[in-house]
Amino acid sequence: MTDKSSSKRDIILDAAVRVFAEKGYYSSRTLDISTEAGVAYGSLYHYFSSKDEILLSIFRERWHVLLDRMDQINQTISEPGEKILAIIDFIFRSYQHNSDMMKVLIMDVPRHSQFYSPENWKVYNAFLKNLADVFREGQEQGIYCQGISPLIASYIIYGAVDMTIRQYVYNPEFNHEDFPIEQAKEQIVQMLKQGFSKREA
Amino acid sequence: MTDKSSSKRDIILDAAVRVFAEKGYYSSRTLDISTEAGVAYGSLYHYFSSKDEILLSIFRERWHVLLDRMDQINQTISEPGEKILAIIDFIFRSYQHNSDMMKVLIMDVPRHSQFYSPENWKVYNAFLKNLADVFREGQEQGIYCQGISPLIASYIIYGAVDMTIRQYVYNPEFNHEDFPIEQAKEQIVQMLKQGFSKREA
Amino acid sequence: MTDKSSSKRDIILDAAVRVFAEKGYYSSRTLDISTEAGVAYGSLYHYFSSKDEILLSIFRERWHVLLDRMDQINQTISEPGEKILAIIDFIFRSYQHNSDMMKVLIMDVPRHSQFYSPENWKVYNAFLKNLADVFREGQEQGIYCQGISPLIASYIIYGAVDMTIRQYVYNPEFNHEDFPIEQAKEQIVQMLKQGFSKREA
Amino acid sequence: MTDKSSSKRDIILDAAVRVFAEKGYYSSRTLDISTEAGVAYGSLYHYFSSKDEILLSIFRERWHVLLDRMDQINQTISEPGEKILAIIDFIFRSYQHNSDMMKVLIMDVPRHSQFYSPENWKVYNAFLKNLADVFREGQEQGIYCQGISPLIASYIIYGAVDMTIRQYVYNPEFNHEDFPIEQAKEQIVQMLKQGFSKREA
DNA sequence: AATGAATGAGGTTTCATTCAT
DNA sequence: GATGAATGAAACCTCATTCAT
Repeated sequence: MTDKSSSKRDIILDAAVRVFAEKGYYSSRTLDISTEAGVAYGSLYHYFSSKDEILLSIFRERWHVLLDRMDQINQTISEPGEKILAIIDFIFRSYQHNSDMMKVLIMDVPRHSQFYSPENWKVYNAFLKNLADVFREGQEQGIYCQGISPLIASYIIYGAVDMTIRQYVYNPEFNHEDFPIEQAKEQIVQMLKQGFSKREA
Repeated sequence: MTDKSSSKRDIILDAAVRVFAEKGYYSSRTLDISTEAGVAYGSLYHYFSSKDEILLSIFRERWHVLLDRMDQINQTISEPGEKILAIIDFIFRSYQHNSDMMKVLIMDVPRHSQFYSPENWKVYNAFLKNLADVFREGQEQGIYCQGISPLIASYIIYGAVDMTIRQYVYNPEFNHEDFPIEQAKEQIVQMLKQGFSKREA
Repeated sequence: MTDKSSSKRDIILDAAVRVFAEKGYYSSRTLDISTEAGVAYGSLYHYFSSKDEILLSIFRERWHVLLDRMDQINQTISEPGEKILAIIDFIFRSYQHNSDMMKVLIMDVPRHSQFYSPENWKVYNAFLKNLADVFREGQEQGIYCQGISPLIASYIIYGAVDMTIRQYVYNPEFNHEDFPIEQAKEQIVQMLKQGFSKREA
Repeated sequence: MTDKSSSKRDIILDAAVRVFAEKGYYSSRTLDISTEAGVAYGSLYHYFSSKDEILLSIFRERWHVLLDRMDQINQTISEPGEKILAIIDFIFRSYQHNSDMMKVLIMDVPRHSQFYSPENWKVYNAFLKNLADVFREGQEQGIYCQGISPLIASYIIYGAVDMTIRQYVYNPEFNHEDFPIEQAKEQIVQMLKQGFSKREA
């Protein structure tokens, strides 16, 4: 019974992700979500108290998946450069496999007023904090240059990756065949490696 | 279009920017805009055909200001490295002086379904194209390495800058006194310079 | 209908009385009733066909308790004045011991549209009819004055008592310590006695 | 303009009184009210913030009419017995001419949870207070007996009148032709007069 | 041009009731 | 009998837009 009902909750959440990704949170109707999920109108309100709550649940529950996999990377890989590579790889793969989810997490969640609670920001920032920690590790090991704050480094890394993927996802002028996303990833990794490396005296 | 009416139109547009920046497009009421502008309820419809039209007008008319100033930079400065520096400087200053406008252009405009017309994307992308062109110039002059596509380079530059500023604007955990934005800018510029520079054999 | 099930039915009915008394019929949820009764959500529909049916059952089954005890008074006491005294006493005690029930019977039942069937009114009025009959008895015995219709007399008696108790139950300005309800009852009884007594020629 | 718009507000309020009187507050739809008033659905929300607010406005604005006319009686008539007679007369006439309003004020307003604020009770009780004051006056002039508290006297008077009228208004068994309401009023007045009069030593 | 009262389609949410387990 | 997840009709309310003044 628990198994079944918990899966229904997930069905609704997954449907909401697809609907929000397509039309945006505010243009999505609760009816659209229930139809997409294949459940009755009122069932949404068995599992969530409101439409707002659905969006915030997506953030809270799905974002943790990202964090958990970052922990895994941290424990499996030791070399900082390799870690950053793995993280970038992971972000790219997340977008490729869950582009709807990423659209929602990037475009809808941060635009929602109820999102701005200290707890949410803490969770939201944990990702960047993690990235900064890996960079600091690299600095301590003498791999990365000292002149850059780990916080700013994390912004550069994530900003570069995020912007690139956003263009792939949203920009209709982008030709995916002429310029495969794998190639973009390689170029970004190379550039970051050189940009962060310790400068010669 | 007399002087008086065009200024009233701008008053409304500026008010809309402030309101959209604070609450987001969908949570903003037309009443909020007219109140903020200090004009009557129905006056909005003398100057704009709909609420959508207000948002699109903001994009069309204000985005061009950005493009115009980029043209200016292009004509005044010749050295590609200096140009990129000036552009980054300009983006940072734009955020600092017009953070409301930037919030709207970044968060609200791209989330609006009517925005996605080919013409709009063309205008939207002109900014990045310009950045890419400057990078290509640098490559041709042998300043920047060949291994990176100008397009990707523009994403890296803009992504890094955008992400950083977004944290400054939205992140409540950010301490502006401990970490002044000017310092962030310096570090980004240094990193990009090194990351893009021609590699030694 | 086993003993167990009939007791569960009563548990639900008693819970409904408490819930209706507190929030009123329309503001009460069936969930509130099942929670208050400590039974499962759907169990209500094993015993009652609808929420309406619960309210009408309260009326039908609990109102008869009042009527039965009035019959008892009629059979035990013979003097009309004593009877009226006993009835007033009984109404006051009913409120004091079952104020929730009385609230429901006075405020919710008569406001419910389905209540207005001839049968229900007949039952509802039986109480007043009884009171009128006792008064008529007193008139026939020469105790009460002829100028008042027994029907009107019953309204005066019940109206005075009902109004007083309602103030005690609902009026927050009422100070129960300065003015004990027993004293109110005494004064009403005295007044009614004198008001109804046969006038001297 | 003011005249017109203020009358529209009253049109809505009067329509709401009729609708609430017929179906009760909770069974009345806001659509019923706008239809009855002959205005557009949304116009209700120009003048009132919610359905609740409509009910409370009826109470606040219409109840004062009652209080004002009681003041008038107080100023025009000096003899306490005459005053009580006039008040009873006035209550009876209020019911006869505004029975819808009285239904709402008696049945719907006090059953509404938001009604129970101290300010509302104060206004609600002012009517009874006035009645009690007249009775006290009569006691001081030696017309009424000392043994009854003015408060209780007001409950008896109002309770008797209210109960009687309620039967006339709601009770379908009541035959208005056999028993005209004027006659009921006469009997009540006579009974109260004798019941309250000073007792002979 | 300017106003703001008026409109009503369409949104989110509630909640009595059903029914498979 | 007992359960509570599931249902969906219908409620209240919002708010972009219109239009008479």
